[in-house]
Amino acid sequence: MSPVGTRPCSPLPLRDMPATRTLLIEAVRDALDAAGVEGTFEVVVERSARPEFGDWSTPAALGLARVLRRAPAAIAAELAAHLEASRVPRVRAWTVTPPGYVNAHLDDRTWGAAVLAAATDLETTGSVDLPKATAGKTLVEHTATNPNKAAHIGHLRNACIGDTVARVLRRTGHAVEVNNYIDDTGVQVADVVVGIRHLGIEPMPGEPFDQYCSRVYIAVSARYETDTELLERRRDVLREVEEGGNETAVFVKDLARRIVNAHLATMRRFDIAYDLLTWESDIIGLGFWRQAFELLRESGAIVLVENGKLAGCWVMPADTAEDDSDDDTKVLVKSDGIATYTAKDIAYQLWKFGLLGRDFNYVPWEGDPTLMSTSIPARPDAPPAHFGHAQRVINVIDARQAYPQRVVQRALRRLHHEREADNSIHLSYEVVALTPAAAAELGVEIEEGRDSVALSGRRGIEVRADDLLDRSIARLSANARDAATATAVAAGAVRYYLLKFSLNQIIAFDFDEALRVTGDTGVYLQYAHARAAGILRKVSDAGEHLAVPAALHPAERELLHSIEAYPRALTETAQALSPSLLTTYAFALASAFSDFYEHTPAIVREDDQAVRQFRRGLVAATRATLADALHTLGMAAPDQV
RNA sequence: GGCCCCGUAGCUCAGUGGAUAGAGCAGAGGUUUCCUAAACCUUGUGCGCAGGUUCGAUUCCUGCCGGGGCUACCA
Repeated sequence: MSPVGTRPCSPLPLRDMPATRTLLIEAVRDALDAAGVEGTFEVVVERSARPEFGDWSTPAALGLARVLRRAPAAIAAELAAHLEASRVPRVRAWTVTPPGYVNAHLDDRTWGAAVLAAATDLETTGSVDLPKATAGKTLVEHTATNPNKAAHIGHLRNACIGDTVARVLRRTGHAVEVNNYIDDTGVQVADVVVGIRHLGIEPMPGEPFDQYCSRVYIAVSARYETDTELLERRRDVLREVEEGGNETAVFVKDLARRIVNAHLATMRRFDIAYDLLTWESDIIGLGFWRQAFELLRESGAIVLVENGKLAGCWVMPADTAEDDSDDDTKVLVKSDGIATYTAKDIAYQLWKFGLLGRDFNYVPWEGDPTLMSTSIPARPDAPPAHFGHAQRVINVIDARQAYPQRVVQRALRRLHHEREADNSIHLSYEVVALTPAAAAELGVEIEEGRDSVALSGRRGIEVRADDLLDRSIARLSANARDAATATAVAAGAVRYYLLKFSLNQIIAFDFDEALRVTGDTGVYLQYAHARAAGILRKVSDAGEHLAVPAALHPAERELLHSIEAYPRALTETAQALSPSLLTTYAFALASAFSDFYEHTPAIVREDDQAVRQFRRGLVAATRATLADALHTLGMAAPDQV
């Protein structure tokens, strides 16, 4: 470390402190204007490919060469000269490298000070410099696990994605409402009812209710193969549930209620929560579907099929002139008069946008003051509700349901709700599958020629969410300072594992990978945070102005770059609705911090007060930024592990 | 058949219209009188194939090959 200037840097108000990249884009655009470049031209400014080129580079001259009919290097030189003359803040020098890149070299004192000031602002006020969020509420539906079995890691992937998307949107200034849809009138719940009533399977002593139902579900599914009489019983159950007001309906509702509580408990372990539970039976019971049906029928969006294999069904035909097949005809009301899942989903989607002209009644959920539930009976003492009426709806549902989701969107269009159809987002993600190793560990046969096996609650091919977390806790307990820390870190580790994959990538689940505690894992991020917090405990804040030394260690510069990139990472994650962008960012930040930690001298031993203060400030900025990223990912940011 | 997704290093995966495509794991070797070694360092001949668009393609387009999913009066 070289000695440090003590020139104080005056803190800038946040709104006058754009990201360096934004500043450079504007500067380059000005330079292009000055050079007489006409027309709209997207200015690209990105981190330089190699440190010796500079900090930021633009290939603008490359694209302009053809338009201007001049050599790229000559254009670049002209741009660089103009930029040099215009004295762009935070930039020390501009250079040109072949074949025509213009590179900005930052002035560490002004640039570094700006980055630290922004991060300090994040720490003290929690504010981040972000573009203004779109107006109106975003409704996120996620989890929606069928209430007939214990949640497995496929359901958990859904919940982690949905919860993180909701967090990211809130963090970027959006109003968000989270719904968890309970499909309590569907086939899967009926399966368990049939099993309990007709198979005589009893709970084992101490067996959790959701696991008991899983067992019944597997058993009854297997029995259907040989016992068609049971399928009749299932039809009976479904009919009685649809009609309501009978013993079966009460039985089902109670079963679903108990499973939902098990799911909520599981998800709570991962810090996943909801604003509202929406019950499919309430959509039926309160006439939502009847209302939606009338709207669809009157508009001609659905028709009654007179003959053929779909005779007696109400269907939504394919888009006109799309093709001549009936592949795209979706049955909404079966010939027995029962609405399909998709039909109820259409009614629900209309409600989400406030287009149905009806509302649920609401009650607090089983004594949880933070969670509400839809209800058929109104409660006079219920607090005023403000659910639905969203501007944008995000349904977190796996990729296999793309088709019914398209039907829901199409229904909105057929009802001339074009804007709402455009704002209906199926946030599709791929499923979780088991690697051969994981399958072997579970004693599951893997099909010849396959390199993975799909999860299936029905066949008992699954890793329960609770079990995975328990195993992760067990793995971490040996090195954690206490049980609470192990639990918090384990939940974060599992979340990170399920979030770090791109949404359209099938997760090839592997126990070793999911439970690993080194490398690109949630544990690594949390450990980095604890390290930063540890340094801050040992190096007190002298309360002096932060001044950036004239010469920084490369690891310090990289760390500053990583810290500065946070608002953009958040914004892009929110824009793309893709949590893996944020995990990738967080890992890069933690890596940059580890590099700094390992390759610069210990701060506790630093005698130069100014250097000491700066480096402490750098650690404080890192900690605040990493903590914010971790919390946005739904992970704990422990000060000690 | 139609529609959607995937194919990048031994394995699991990032990545992007720009300069020499990255990380983790696995394997080998190394680092601890120093703020937590759950860390760090060294070690890598890889974008399925073929065309096209472009100053520039792993990225965009088309075709093909391989894998998966959807195309139910299930969800």
